[in-house]
Amino acid sequence: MIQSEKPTIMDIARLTGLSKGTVDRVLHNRGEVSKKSYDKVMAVIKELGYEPNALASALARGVSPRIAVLIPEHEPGSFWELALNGISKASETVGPLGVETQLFKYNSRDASSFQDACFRLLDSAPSGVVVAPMFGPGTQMLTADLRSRSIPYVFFDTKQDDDGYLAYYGLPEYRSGYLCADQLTIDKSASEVLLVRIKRDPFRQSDPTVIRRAGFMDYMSEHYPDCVVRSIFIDPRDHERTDQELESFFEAFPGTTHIAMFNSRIYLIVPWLERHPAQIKRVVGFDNLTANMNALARGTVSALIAQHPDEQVAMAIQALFDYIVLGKKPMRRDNFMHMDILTRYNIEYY
Amino acid sequence: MIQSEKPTIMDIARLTGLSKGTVDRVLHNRGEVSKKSYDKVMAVIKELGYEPNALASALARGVSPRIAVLIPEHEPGSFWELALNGISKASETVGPLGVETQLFKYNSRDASSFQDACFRLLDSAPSGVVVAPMFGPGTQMLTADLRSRSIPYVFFDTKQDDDGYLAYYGLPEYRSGYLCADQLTIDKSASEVLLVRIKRDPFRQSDPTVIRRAGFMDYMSEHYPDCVVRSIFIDPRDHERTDQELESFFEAFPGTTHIAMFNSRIYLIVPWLERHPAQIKRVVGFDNLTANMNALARGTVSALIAQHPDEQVAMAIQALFDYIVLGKKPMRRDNFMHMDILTRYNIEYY
DNA sequence: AAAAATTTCGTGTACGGTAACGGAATTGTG
DNA sequence: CACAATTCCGTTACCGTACACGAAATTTTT
Repeated sequence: MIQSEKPTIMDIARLTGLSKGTVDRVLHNRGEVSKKSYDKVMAVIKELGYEPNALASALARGVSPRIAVLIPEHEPGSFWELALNGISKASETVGPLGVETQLFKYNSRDASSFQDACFRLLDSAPSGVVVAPMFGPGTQMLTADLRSRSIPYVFFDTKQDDDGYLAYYGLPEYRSGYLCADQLTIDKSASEVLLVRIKRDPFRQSDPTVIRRAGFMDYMSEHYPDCVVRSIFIDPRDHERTDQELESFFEAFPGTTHIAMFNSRIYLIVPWLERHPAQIKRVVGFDNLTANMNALARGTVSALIAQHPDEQVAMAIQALFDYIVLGKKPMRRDNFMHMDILTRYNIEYY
Repeated sequence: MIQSEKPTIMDIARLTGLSKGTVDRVLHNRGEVSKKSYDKVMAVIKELGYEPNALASALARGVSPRIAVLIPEHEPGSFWELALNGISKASETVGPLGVETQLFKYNSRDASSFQDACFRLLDSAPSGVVVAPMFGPGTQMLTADLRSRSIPYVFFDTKQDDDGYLAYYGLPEYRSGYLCADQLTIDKSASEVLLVRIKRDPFRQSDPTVIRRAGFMDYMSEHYPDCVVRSIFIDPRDHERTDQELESFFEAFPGTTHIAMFNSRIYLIVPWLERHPAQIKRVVGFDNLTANMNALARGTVSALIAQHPDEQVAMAIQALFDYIVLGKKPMRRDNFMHMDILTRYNIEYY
């Protein structure tokens, strides 16, 4: 815990009879060193347990490495804004260590805007990239390019299967669906459940809710095989339509008592719910958006499964920092992060 | 987000026509500067929005500040071990920035050992102190001394009321008791509830569970005024006695269906519970100790309220770092941190 | 074996700030 | 007015590392 008299680069130089310049070349293996000297330096480094002084290093480096973050434009109060908080927090941490962060935004409903952002990002030649892969093919192009230039990249939120990413930080999607079902606290097997789903956005090409739904359905068939689960589909931008859908659904199935939603938009059905109290027992959704939290506080929503996009993205940035600056690979490649259950009684301090 | 061309001390020197030595004296108001020069420098500093480079500063200062942490000795797997993790994590963060952390341990059942640790701590003349005040009077002596030497200190876990602490990081105790009651998910007002409490340790002089219990009782009387709540007291080191207590309690009150405990020791009653299944519906405790988590995974414990002592202590260290190195006071003095609900379905990734 | 090419290495300076030291400017005293 | 005492300020040497540049050592070529 206590760092006593740390050895410096000069100590190593003295002990090896070489100069600090040479030691520095070894440390950054940037060549121009004979094998003999190299080995000697490495030996002494290991013996002394030398660790470079990050302060001095960052100071001397001067021109700071830059971590680029690719993130959709978003309305205030959306899921991505939570991530944005994490980015600011992380860059406050790594900023004083001489690392910049730069945002590249794109329109999440426009594949060409994503392309465009990718090009801008690549042109800027960052030292590392954080990306939530929304557009499969587009992301693949991006990552292929990054690999060819050996720029490290980290996924968060959604993972994409390629073998080049440095790390992934996200939710265990299947478990989260399972947990969601558990939080409905269904009491008898005759219950009827409604899943509110988003009309598939034809542009979004990777969708974590699919796996969440799988976890949910498995829980149901394991615990309440006789439960009826039905779905409706809504358009996030057409509130009137949404209300109509709900209205006619509940006319058709008035026995429905539980509602779940696997994305962050549970707030979309809140207005309708608050005009029609009574029969609904439990409503469970995802993510601690402000709108969701408010509904939770009022009791309209019973529980939220909160992933922490801010933590996820912060971890992603941290991982890149460790890799770029300190040369350390993350311990695990796939990092499934914890999720929390929020109720009206524990949201106050979020 | 991007740090563009920050002004340096040399820029100020040039613009004022003075030397960086003088500017430095102004920055640390260490005198030997004429009023005229002082004002000129201050004006330019404000105009440029100059902020000293923390890196270079720490590097040049050389002697690293040291943060002392006062913490009880503990068995592996206890509450305090969680805190210890946070300390290592935090010191990994601030370590490369030239700040040391040093632990001072004491025996939590021995007030004089606490005293002793305090003296050792004071002798070491740290730059800042983190402490969880277990012994009221002892802590007051400590903090009085710290104040007189103007060494900043931060509380975590428990707060003590004096007006000198830099910050506090801990749980909203009252709310946590309230939440605990909610998590019992009592279904009918005729339920009978058992609180398992620790025989008051005569040495420990500040006890967060008192307030938790208050929150719990308030929830109960608000929601289920007819519920019967009874208590038993156990000795954490006498397992046989504990089992006997439980045994005779349940003989006397076989209708009891819910159990809660307000400290981290719910694992103490797990062995008995697992030998007597059946009537107990829900068991709720605090803190994610390994033993508790295991019981949670097996379903013996229904839910745990997890505070995050690691995060709390990490924040505490961070706050001291910000204050000592960067000269920034924490935004809030009292920081009530979030608590999470853990169930068997979301503990996997903790 | 001398010259050229290449590899290997040491030196010097910069990064932004700290603080000791001593010289110049100002003020005070006889 | 000369001299001492203060006050003020510039110079300089660091802190530990990065990197450019050129010199030295080694290898290759002729």
